[in-house]
Amino acid sequence: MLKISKKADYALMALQHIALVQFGDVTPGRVVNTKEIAEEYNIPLELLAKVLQALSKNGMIESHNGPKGGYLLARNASHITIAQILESIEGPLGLTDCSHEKDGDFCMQREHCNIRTPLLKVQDSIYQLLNSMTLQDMMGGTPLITIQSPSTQGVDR
Amino acid sequence: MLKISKKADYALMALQHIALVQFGDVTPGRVVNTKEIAEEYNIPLELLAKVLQALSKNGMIESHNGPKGGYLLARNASHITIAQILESIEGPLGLTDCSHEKDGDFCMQREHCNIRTPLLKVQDSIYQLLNSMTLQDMMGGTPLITIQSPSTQGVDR
DNA sequence: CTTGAGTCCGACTTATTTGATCGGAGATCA
DNA sequence: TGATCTCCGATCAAATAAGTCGGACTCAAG
Repeated sequence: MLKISKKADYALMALQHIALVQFGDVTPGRVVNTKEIAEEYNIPLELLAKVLQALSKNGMIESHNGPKGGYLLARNASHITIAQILESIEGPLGLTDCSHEKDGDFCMQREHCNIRTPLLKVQDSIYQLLNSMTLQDMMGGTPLITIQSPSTQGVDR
Repeated sequence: MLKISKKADYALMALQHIALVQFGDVTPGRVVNTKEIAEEYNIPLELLAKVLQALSKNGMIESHNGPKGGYLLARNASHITIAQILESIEGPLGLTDCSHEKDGDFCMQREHCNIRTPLLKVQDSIYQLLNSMTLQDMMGGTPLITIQSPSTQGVDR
């Protein structure tokens, strides 16, 4: 239960990858294109493209068009929270359908519903949790490309 | 995002209702049948039946067959957690598909996946949150028996 | 200034999950 | 014994998610 979608999964992977390339190792501020990420993680190219578009539209990354184009983090990794990323892809957090209902529309159960209020509390707690964790926190201790000698820069494998 | 299913919703409502009838007001230890709950909250009868069956199978409630039959909480409301209820309906908590993977099966992204570990931490935090909240907590504001001394064990009202 | 590599974007198809329904078997009390 | 109720498996329909396709726009190199 409470599973996040594959798209959200891909978003997290892609952002983490971009962050690593941008801040993690020697290659300085290099842009990352869709194809590179798709191949690295075995993600369907077209689907990943859509995910990255959504992230761009929501201000998580910046896109640069044309040849040698690609994506860049819109701001520092420590200022991008998990909550922001997930909401960019899956829409606002909401345990139940009635989470964001205005006073106008009711669910069929609303009149006798006693679980709405406590569930909203739970939801709020989860949100705070997701919003306190940043992209930076997800880069800790991962031995990815790790040390790459400066002489081999630009040569990715 | 992170929405729980309608069935889980119904489960929470139904359990809360049963708990109220059993502990909350004057009618003492009365059993509650499916129809009563379905009508009270406008839930499709057959669907609610399935939900209650699942709850029964998972030890949340006890079923009593035949005429004048119905459901009863299997134990005190303070010993039934939200996590237990949700897992009875929706299966084990898992943000990603790979949450419960054994070492044998890999997802396509596993080899380069750097987000698994941090996500598992988040997942664990959410679980603790859901597991620390009980059915009793969801009855807040409703005057119920509250304190039950250990000496009255076995006598559930 | 043309061309090709690359992003961008929306519509579309397919697969999976969820919501809801139906029919009958077994249990219990009057 | 009969009426009522839970129990349980199978099935259908609707909603959502995953993945695909085709074309328009943008930029840098030749």
